[in-house]
Amino acid sequence: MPDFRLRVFLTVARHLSFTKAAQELFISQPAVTKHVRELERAYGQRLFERRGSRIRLTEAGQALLTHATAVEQLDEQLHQPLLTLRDTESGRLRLGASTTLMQYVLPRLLPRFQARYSNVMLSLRNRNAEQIAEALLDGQIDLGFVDGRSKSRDLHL
Amino acid sequence: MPDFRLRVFLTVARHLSFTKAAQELFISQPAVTKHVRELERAYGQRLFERRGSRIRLTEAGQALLTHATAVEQLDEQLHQPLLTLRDTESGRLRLGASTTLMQYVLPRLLPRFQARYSNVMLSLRNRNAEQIAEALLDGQIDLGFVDGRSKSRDLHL
DNA sequence: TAAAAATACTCCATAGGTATTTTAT
DNA sequence: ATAAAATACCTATGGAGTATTTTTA
Repeated sequence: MPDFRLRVFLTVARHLSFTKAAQELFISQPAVTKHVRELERAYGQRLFERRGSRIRLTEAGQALLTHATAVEQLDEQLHQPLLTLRDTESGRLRLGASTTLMQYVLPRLLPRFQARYSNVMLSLRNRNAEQIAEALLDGQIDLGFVDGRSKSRDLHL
Repeated sequence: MPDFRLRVFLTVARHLSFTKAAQELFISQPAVTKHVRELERAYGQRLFERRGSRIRLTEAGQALLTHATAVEQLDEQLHQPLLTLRDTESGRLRLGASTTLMQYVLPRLLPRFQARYSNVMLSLRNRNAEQIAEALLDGQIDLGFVDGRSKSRDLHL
């Protein structure tokens, strides 16, 4: 069951109108009808009493309204933290660098990086180029800086 | 978003295995993969770390797990009363009757009705025929008893 | 007669399946 | 070498649209 179907139901229940709901949701009126019908089929009972132009919630419809509202709120509470998690620039970044780069290049880069991404936790290890390559392949570090091209056959440009 | 997708996620999270989840849900393993991938696409982040045969929940995955469980429970709480409503002969039935019928007919019917449908809550109002017709049209009562034919043009046989 | 919901149809997106390849232990 | 996940490809269902008909106030 698409959770969008519950949103359709909620919208209809609020407006007590299939047409208004369709407009608010930017879908066609027949699409709304079908969503509601599918819900009614699934639950084996009518959700709205159609009395010509006026429609009313049935008892089952009111029960669904109550709970659908709760689900909707919970869904928002669900999406919020996940989107936040995605959009915040935080986490951990493990670096490796050969001595030369460690001494002459990184000191100029890292402070600026930290200033920009203050929620990223940095760790840095200093090894020779070969060890950096291995650590990278092992997943012990996330990013490695070496001078010259790596001799490891498992690392490519 | 189909709510089944959350169930797929939950099942995978519990078994930490796409294959086991597929078996439990009676769908194919590629179908599981696609559901999870679609969730990951929607949230813009990985939910599982695939490390060959072993998989682990990512931070986002754990967040989703918490809330998906809550949604699942709420969903059950939602379906339960609706299905009960469908399958039990219970509810409320609001009657209206003119005085004659109220006095001479209903007393013979209602006890038998109550005996048969003991979970239906009955209410009865006694008005003249015209007021009964109005209350019916207003939705204030569910069923009206009058003698003679109603004069209201909005009520037909 | 006017306004709203239901129906009929068409089209396309996607959920699901099977077969196969890739990956990591 | 084995077991699990990913990929490729195909099919069929159903979600959405437009056009039209039915209904009732």
